[in-house]
Amino acid sequence: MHGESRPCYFEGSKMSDAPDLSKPYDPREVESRWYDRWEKSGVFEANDEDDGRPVYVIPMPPPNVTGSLHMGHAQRCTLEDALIRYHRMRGFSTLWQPGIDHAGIATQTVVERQLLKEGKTRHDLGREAFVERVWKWKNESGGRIALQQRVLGASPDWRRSKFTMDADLGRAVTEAFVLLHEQGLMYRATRLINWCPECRTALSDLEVENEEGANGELFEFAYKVSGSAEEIIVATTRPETMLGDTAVAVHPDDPRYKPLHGKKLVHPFSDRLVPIITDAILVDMKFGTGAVKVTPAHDFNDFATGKRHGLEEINIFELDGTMNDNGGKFKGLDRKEARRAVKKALDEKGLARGAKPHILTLPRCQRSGGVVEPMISTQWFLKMKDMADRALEAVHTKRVEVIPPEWVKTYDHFLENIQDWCVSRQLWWGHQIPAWHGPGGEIRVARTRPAECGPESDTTWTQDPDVLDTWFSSALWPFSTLGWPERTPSLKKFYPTNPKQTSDLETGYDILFFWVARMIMFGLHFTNEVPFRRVLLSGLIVDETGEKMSKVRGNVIDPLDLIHGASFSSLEPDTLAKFKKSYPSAAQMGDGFPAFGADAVRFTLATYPPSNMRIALAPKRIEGNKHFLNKIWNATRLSLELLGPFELPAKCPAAKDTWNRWVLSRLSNAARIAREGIEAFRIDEAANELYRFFWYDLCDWYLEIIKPRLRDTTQRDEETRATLAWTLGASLRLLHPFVPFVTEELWQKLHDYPEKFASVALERFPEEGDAPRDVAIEARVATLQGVIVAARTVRAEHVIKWADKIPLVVRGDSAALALVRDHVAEIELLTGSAGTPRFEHEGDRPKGYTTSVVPTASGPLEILVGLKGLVDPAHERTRIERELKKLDKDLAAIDKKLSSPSFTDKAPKEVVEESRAQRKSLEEARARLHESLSLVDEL
RNA sequence: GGGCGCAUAACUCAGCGGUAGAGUGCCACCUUCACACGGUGGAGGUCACAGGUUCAAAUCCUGUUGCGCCCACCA
Repeated sequence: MHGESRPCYFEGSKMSDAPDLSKPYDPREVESRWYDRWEKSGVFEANDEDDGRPVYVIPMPPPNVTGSLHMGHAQRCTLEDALIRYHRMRGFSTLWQPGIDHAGIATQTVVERQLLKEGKTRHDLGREAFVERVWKWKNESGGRIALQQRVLGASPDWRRSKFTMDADLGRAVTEAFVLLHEQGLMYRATRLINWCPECRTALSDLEVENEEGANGELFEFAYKVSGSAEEIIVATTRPETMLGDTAVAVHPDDPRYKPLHGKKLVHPFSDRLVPIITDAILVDMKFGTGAVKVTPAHDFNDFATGKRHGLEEINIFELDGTMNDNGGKFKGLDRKEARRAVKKALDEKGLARGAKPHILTLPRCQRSGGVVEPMISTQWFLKMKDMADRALEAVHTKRVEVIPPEWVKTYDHFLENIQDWCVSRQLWWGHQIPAWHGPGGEIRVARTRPAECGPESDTTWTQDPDVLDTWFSSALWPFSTLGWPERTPSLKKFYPTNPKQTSDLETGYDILFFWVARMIMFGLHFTNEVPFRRVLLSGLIVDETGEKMSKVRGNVIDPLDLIHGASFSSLEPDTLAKFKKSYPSAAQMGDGFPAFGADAVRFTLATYPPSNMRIALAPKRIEGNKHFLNKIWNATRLSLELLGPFELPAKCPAAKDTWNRWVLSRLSNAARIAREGIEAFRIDEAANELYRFFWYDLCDWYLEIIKPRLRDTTQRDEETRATLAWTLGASLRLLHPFVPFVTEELWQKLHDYPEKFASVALERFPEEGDAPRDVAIEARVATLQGVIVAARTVRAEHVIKWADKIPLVVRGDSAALALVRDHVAEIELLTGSAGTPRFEHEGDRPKGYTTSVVPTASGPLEILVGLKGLVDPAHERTRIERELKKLDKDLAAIDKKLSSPSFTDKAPKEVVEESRAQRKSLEEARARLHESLSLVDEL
């Protein structure tokens, strides 16, 4: 066994603990070995040499399962590095929902949830204590994140960035805000905004999620017309808001209400009179009673109506969602209690007119899940129109390429309908707004506390207590992390202001609006340049049945469990039941699943095409890919054994032998497909081709063929040894981006690094031209393979044991025979023929032989296998009849096609010719089968 | 209501104008000295439905049905 560890150095120390290749592949052992070495050796370090090559900027992947991540640093590297890092990271960013942690919003949410469990809110703690607690949690959680990073092999950059509010980022945020204000784009206004009473903050439109299909009721009640017995009945899903009603609207053309136009209604709980207004925009005559109550302060449509008619806006809620003074006797009740109480009170006054069930959509806060309340509030807004137009143009002119392009329409739709962005948040964790409020209500926006505000101790001037939406700072990320607003060398070098430079962004489509679009807008606005040139939007991971992962549903699968293995026995019975329902293939795996390893998980994710919006994670598929890694492991083990002591060739060896030329040609083809796939962001195509090449070309054919050659002790086949070494090395280099750990482990066995540690990650990624492509050889080998498969099929069909050798005859004209004649040895080896196969042009049919036909470019080859004494004649008859039936079907189809004059006249000549040739070979095959049918009797 | 996407073998998914593909699962045989996480074969699909374009359609167009997502929303 090739057990001794080859000399390999790392930072001056020998790798004496290198594993023995004679052991079976164990992902846990392999993967625990490499991470630290990569880090210490500088594989992750940015390539800062300015050698004119394009620079790729790759964002840090989200590191953990809590939803929080840190994005303080970008990866900067050359193309070669980028290819590798891209893949190393892809497993991440598709597994975890990306979120931005510039201001630590996710962390803040975690802490708020902790407080909730203690029966408190952040307001009970106070601003200072709360912020301190968030710090504490962040620092504590660091350790856990670190572990997960190590296992997955992502960049360690995050460790260098402290979990602190970065001063430079703070400066960039302030600068951006002030600039926008100076340019008149950032303004303060009082508007109806989305308010989350639970978080007690304003939200942007994007942070509101709609819950569909909520059960509610449509409640009807009457307003009495002032000074008359008449009434108008209105319907509402939110009766409590009637306390803020300042009008009832009807359609101007509605005949039912024409007599009432201009009259006033009596508000049952207040002494104000409510006018009847006519409004064709708000009112749909056909819906309900055709009359609508108008609450301008708590509904977006009503707000707009109020503006049109100059109605009073009466706010009835406190910031925590309870009734304020305007609620009159209902003051202090929360929204639900108030609803009940108002309904009851209306009923007591004889105004209730019944209720019916109604399905409605509830707007909910993305963070807390609380029902969002439209509230009138003074906030900071950012004008979006012009920025959006530029961002649209950038994508349309391909300055930014969106991949897959299907997303462009979604992007367009968002930007074309964009509303001004409410950027202020009444939270305590984040970048505070650089505005100062004076005693007389004056407001100063400035980079630092303005002189006219007086000293810090002057409490009449205070800084705006609000912080910015976390996505505001995130939008600055591409350049704020490079030192902007300073014109730093990093910014100059890495930010793609130079058209020669290229940057890619890879992320999930769920933050296309939140983050990607805003980075493009801010990039163009502040730097006049796009922040990256290509955006790859990958799908989201969902469970095996296609459902979104959710804790409630119990279908969340922790990628670390997939990597390390997990046991079902540790789960509660109903948790397990839910899990098995969501992952049918895992349910069949017995008492859990084994450790698949990070490589297998990563490779599996790489095989899903980016156009897949949803990636249904099937553990079985991961298992299959782990088998592939095992295959790589064992193939390398075999190769090392066959090679003995050897030197890895520095370049592709020149080969004469058919099989050597063939495998190099296939390698060249695989390298081409892999490169093309990666460059076009079709990682799946690259990964699948490498899987196919390694297993089917290299293992199933090439290794089988060369085994006896290299084991032959009478002669040393240097050409084949060099070809094997080269091909294996190139395969590992090709595979490394997809399966970094196992390839690194094996590469170190192939290659001695005499002085300092180096990694396969630093080796060149193979190209098509590294090895010669030889299409003619590939065709010849295809013929050989056809012959071998035909003989093997006969074997398998007749259940002939391997130990029983089969007499073999190959017939054909001289051209076709010439192809295979030189490869008797391989045919004998792989078919288990009895002695050397016989080759002949024509001749008497040997008794008891069965026939199959292999079509080749130079005419058909007939493969005759002697079955006498080896098989049951009845069995043989069934087989032939089955094949005939299939042939007849194919023949009928092609005859139908060829007999149609429209086909022969109109189809391209080559296509017609091809069909004719097909027909011919089918006919021949049929004739031979008929022949062997008669041979059955001879058995 | 507007937009986008998906419906292909038992399952998870490729293919996207020229005779249906992969992995897993299934069946048969093989413990042949890299690997049973293996080998050799095999079975299995009128490519959701209905029209249309074309010599030719899983592939292009129209419509229908079912599912998913996004945006906007009905008082």
